Formats: sequence, C-alpha cells, structure tokens
Amino acid sequence: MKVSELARLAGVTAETVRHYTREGLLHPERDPENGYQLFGQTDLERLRFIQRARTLGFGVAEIRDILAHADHGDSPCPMVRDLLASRLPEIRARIQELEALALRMEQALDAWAEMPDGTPDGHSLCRLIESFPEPLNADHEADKETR
Amino acid sequence: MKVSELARLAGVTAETVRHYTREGLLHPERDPENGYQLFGQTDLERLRFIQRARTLGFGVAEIRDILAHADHGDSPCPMVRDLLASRLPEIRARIQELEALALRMEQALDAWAEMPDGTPDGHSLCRLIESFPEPLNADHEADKETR
DNA sequence: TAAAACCTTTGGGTAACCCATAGGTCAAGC
DNA sequence: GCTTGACCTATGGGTTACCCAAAGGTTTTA
Repeated sequence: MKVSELARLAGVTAETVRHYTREGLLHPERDPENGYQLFGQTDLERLRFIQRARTLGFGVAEIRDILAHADHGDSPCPMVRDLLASRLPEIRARIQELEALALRMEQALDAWAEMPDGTPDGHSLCRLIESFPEPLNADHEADKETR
Repeated sequence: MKVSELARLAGVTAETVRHYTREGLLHPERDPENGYQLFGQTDLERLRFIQRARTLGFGVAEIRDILAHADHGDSPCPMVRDLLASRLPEIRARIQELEALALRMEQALDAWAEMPDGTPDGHSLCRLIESFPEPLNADHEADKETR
C-alpha cells in the first residue's frame, strides 16, 4: 500500500508517515516504476506500535532505538522499562508545574474582580500581572544590589 | 547597564535578554561609541514583568502585544484577562492528558512484573507497549476495511 | 600590554510534525 | 487520447523559547 492508505488505516496524516519514514522508524520498499513508497502489513503494525509508544510518552528517536533493537533480534523491553521509570518522575513534576500555573491563573482571574484596570501610569503595566509573586529562582543578585 | 548586568539582576541569561530584545519586548538604547545595548531601570522592571507573565503562561508574542498596548497608553488588562480565561481550560486539559499518561506509564510498569520480556518473535515487538489500548481517535477507517 | 571577560551579529539546533511549492504519476470519464 | 482530480515525490521553511558556537571588536584587570 502507499503512503496515504497506510496513514488512513492508522488514523494519522500522510505527512506523519513520511516523517516517521524520514526518521528511520519505517522502512518501505520502493516501486521501481515510479519511486513510490510501498508499505506492507508489518508496517501497519509497526505504525500502531509507534502510536502506542507515543501515547506512553516516548520520543521518536527513542522509538527508533526500540524498533532497531527489536529488528536486531534483541528484546527492547528492558530499555522500555528503564525509559518509562526515568520519565515518570518528570511527568509528575510537569503536572505539578501545570497545576501551580492553573492555580496562579485562577488567582489572577479572581483578583481581577477587585482590581481597577486603569490606564497604565508608567509605573504599572498591568497590576493583574505585576501583583504576582516573582519567579522563585530570580533576584538573588538583585537582593545583593539593593542592600 | 549592559546586557549581562540586566540579565544578572533579573536572574536570566544574557541570551534570554538578547532574545527578548530581538523579539521587541525590550528597547535598549545603543552606546554610540561601541554599539553596546544600554538598559535602564525601567527595562529591569519590564523584564520582571515579562518573567511574571511567562510564569502565568503567556507566550513571548503575547507579552509583546501586552507591552505594546501599555506603551501606547492603553490598559492591557482586559486583554490579559481574556487570554488568561481562554488559556485556562487548555491548561486543565493538558493536565488531564499528562495524568492519563502517568497512569498509563504506571500501569505499564506494574504489568511489567507478570510479563515475560522474551526476544521479539516477529509478531511482537514489546508486549509491554503492544498490550496497551490504542489511541482513541484512530482506526475508524481500519474498522471499515476489516468489515 | 596581554589575557580575561564582555560585547556584537550570524546562523544553526532543539521536537514532532505541518504546510507550501514544483513537478511527476495514475485512474477515470468524455 | 486527453483532461481532470487525486495522489505521489523531494525540498525547504515555519512553529516555541530559547541555547550555543563562531568570528571578531571592546573593556577591564593584573
């Protein structure tokens, strides 16, 4: 089958299939007649595997390595487990970040009610933003300066 | 003050300051002697404003618009509120996604215990991944095909 | 005065695609 | 037999918010 058919069967765009092919995750044959890429059933399975791996947070380069191991006859599962285990805390941290962000946004919207939004006077740009706590990891140097 | 000093006072890298300058968020003067960028106290305040806005989830282009409004004498606060309000659901959705991802990863790691990780046999690449549910929005076309 | 530290601009890299362009191919209908 | 439309190809540029290297000028310091 050709690019678009494979893409349709897997529910992705043809561009995505071409992308994975360029990145070495898929290895289609070429029709010697016209140079078209020809995929088989195993490519469809491979593509579905890629999709599952993507939903598990693996990057394209990682999936390429996983597939390369499998193609080479080695089980990629230990690698998969290690990647999963090392990525999980990062995801958890990212969730925490986003929750903190959502909280700040809500606070900002709540604070909006009691805040005048007059034209900035040269000292204030938008109190809605300015009245928020500074990023934590800044201003150590500034402290030194002003003391 | 020069780039590095401003950067130090705000707790960012000099590259970041140059980046914001290139993007039009900061408007330093130039030392006619040597072409160096010269920043003042208001630039420091501006930079801190930018940092707060970034932690609130605003993009650099959005902050440029906010600052442009303020520079023009208009209050950017209504814009800020609208941006905040429209972004919040996206953040919440992203959090949901990541929580689902973390859950899948944990399930995968739990399932690992009872799963043999034998060499792939040509039908299985890594059951750890393959036994996961497919992405939801795929395979409608595939269904049609197999019926 | 020479090295260290800093400044400049330019251009390329990151992740995972999407999109536009230009041009070749193919199946169908007239 | 030819046009139309759908499909294919490769190339190159855009997205986000920076980081980094290179090459070369400037300022500060020992």
